[in-house]
Amino acid sequence: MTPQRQLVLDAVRHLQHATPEQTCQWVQRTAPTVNITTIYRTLDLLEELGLVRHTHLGHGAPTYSPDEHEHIHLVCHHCGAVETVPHEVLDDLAGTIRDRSGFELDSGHVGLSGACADCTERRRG
Amino acid sequence: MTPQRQLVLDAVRHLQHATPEQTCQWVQRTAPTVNITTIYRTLDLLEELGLVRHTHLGHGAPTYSPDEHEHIHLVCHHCGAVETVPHEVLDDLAGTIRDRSGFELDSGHVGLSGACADCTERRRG
DNA sequence: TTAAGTGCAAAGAGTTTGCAAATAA
DNA sequence: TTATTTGCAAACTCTTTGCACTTAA
Repeated sequence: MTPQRQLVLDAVRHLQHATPEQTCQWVQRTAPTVNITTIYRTLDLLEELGLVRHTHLGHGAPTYSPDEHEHIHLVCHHCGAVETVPHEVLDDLAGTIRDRSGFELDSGHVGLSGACADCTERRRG
Repeated sequence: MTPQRQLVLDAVRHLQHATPEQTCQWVQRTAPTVNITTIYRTLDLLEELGLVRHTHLGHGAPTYSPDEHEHIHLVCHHCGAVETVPHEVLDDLAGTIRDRSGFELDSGHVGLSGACADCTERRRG
């Protein structure tokens, strides 16, 4: 575990849902010469080690979180707001899908897309 | 509706799940000078008109389908295989989420991630 | 004293933008 | 004509790769 790697892990734990770019900025406050390439490589490594996980929240860069931090993300495709719900709400669905085809859902890996309450309201007028 | 736009719509209807790049290649068989920029602009337009929709199936480019063609995509993050299940399997979940927070799920917009039966099997040994 | 890790530059995929030329209303 | 649409080049975001240099076992 090099200093750079420790800093990346600290950043992910501190920031929650940080993109590689955001992680880099945080790390560079302490160690300004750390390169974005190292961030990418280290995030991959930490993921293989099971210390962090990544989630695709929408069209942009993925976000990295500590491994413990697992829940479902609801991403509004009008305003971009992100809400979270406990991952247990997907247990029934995961069971249904497993029974149908043997597919094992990784429920936290992608954010679910839709319209948040505010935007739904606004569109109704 | 210009010839280019008609060709893009034909391509989406013919290909199903085509990326902008694939759509472009198909269109260029008939009209070789059509530019990828026009494909992107036309796909956006056709989506606003409600004739096509797009789905994020994974890390790469989104795929476009005719509007009628709606189902849930299950994307294996080991081998990349894509299965489909009827979108009704998400009705209960959509209801739960709506009741909890007023969020309206757009169930087909993102592919769900996980491990397909074959890869799950293989990993068990 | 060799293997592993790092920084830098460059390249790659996917996408958007500015602008002038072409086309349609 | 006047507005719209197109093609092209360039830029932009996000990510990966090659390679020389540095650090750690």
